[in-house]
Amino acid sequence: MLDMKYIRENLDETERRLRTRGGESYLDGFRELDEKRRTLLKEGEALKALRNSVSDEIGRTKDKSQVQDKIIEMREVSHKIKGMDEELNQVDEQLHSFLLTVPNLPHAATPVGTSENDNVLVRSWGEPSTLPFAAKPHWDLGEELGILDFERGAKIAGARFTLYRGAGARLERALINLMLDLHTDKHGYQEVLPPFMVNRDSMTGTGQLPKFEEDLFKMVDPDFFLIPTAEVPVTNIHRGEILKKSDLPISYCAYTPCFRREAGSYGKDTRGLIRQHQFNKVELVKFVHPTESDAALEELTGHAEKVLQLLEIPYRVMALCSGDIGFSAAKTYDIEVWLPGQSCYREISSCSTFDDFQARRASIRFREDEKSKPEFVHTLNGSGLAVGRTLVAILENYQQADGSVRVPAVLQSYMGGLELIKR
RNA sequence: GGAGAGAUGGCCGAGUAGGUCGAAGGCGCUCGCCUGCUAAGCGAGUAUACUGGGAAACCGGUAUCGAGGGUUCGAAUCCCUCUCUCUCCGCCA
Repeated sequence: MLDMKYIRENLDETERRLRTRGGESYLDGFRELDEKRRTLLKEGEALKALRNSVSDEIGRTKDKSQVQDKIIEMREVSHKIKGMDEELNQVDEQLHSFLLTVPNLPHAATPVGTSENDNVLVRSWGEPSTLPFAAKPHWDLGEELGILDFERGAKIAGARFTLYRGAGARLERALINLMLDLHTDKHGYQEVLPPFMVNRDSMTGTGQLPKFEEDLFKMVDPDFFLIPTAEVPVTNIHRGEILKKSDLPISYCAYTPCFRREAGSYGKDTRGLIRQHQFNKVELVKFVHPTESDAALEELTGHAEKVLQLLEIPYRVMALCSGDIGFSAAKTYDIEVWLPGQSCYREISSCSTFDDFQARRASIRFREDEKSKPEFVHTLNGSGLAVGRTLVAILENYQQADGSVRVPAVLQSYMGGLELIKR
C-alpha cells in the first residue's frame, strides 16, 4: 500500500511513476475521496468534541434536572454523529479498498519498459551447454527413468500435478536439504516452517489480496487460503509488530509447498514440471532497515545464485522492467536457468524488494531509537530456489546420451552416494 | 464435537451497582541527580493511528481497554454477535 499522505502531496508524480507499469490510470478519484473523507472527519470530530465536553459537564452535575435540556440537545447531537460516522465509514472503506488495489511504485533503478522484452540482462554465469547429442526435455527423461509419473499425478489429482518416484522423490528432498543447509549455515538465515494455509489478513498483508484471489486455492470453511509462496506466511510473521532496530536485519528461510491456480495460463507449459498447481520452494525473506534494502536485494539475489553455482548449472540474472514487475514489487531480479532440453532460459527464482509497500499493508515497523516514532521496515524476498524447476534444470543439464542423469557432486551425499540416475 | 475460564498500555496487573479512566500500581526502558565502580536510592519521562495548526520544536481535536454492533447525554465497565487463547472431556495423525 502506498502512503496516503504521500499520494495527496505528490499526486501527479505518483501517477506518472505508476504509469510506467503500463496501466492507464491508477489514481482516478483519489483526490475526491480523500477530500470527502477529511471533511467528514473534521465535522464529525468537532461534534464529538462538543458531546464529550457536555457529557463531562452532565456527569459533574449532581442535580440532573438542571441539565435536562442539555441531555436532550446531546441526544440530537449523538444522532447526527451516528449518521456522519456511517457516511465516513463508507468513504473510509472505499478509500481503503481503493488503496489496496494500487500497485507499488517502481524503484528508481527499475528499468522502464512495457514487457518482458524490455528486461535487462545484468549478468550471466556458466556456459549454456550444447550437448553433443539431441538433448531431451525433462518430461521425457523423467518418464523414461521412472522418476516422474505425470499420468498418475493427473489421475490422483488432475492436470498440473505430478507423482515423484524413487530417485526423483529423493532428488527433490535432497535439493530442499541442500538449499536449507546452505542458507542457514552459510548465509545466516533462520529456518522456519510456517503454516501452509493462511487467513485473509495475511494474504492482504503481502498483496495477494484483494486483487488476485482467482490465482489462489481457497478453503470454503473456514476462510483459509493455501499459500502460493512462503513469502506470505513468513512475511506475516511480524505483521502488526514494532521491531527493535537492533533486531534488523531479520533473515528467514523456509521450505514450503506452494499452491497456485494458474488461472489464465491454460495451454502454457502444459508438459512437465514447469507450471504445477503444487510445487516445492525454498524461500528467502528479509526485514531490513529502509536504508539497507537496496544492498539487501543484491545480497539476497546472490544467495539464490549460489545454489546454482554449487550445482554448476548455467544461469543469467535479469532486471525486470517496470511493465513486468509484480504488483507489490519495487524492483525485481529474475534468475533464469539454462534448460538445454528446451534450448531456453527459464525463471527459477524471483528476488524482489518491496520497499515499505508490504510493511505498510501489514504494519511491520521499527524504531530508529527508543523515543522516535515507529517507521516501516523494508521487506524483501526471493526464491532460493524453486525446487521443482531446479530438478528440471538438473535433469536437462546433467543428462547423458543414454538417457541417464548424473547427480551433481554437491548432491551426492544427500542422495546416499548415488552418482547416476539410470533406468 | 461437548463443558468451562479468559482477552486491558513493551510486559505483569488493578479497575465490572456506567461519568473526574488513555486508564492505578509494579516491572522494564530513557534522561537527569547521587554514589570510588557495581548495586541500591531520588526526580522526571515513557502507547498508537488519523486529523487541524506550525518551517520546526510543539500545541489542539478524535479514536483505540480482542473485533464488530447495540443501549445511554456519557461504556474498559451493561446487552448481542464473532475471533482468538487456556483448562477439562470425547475423537484422532
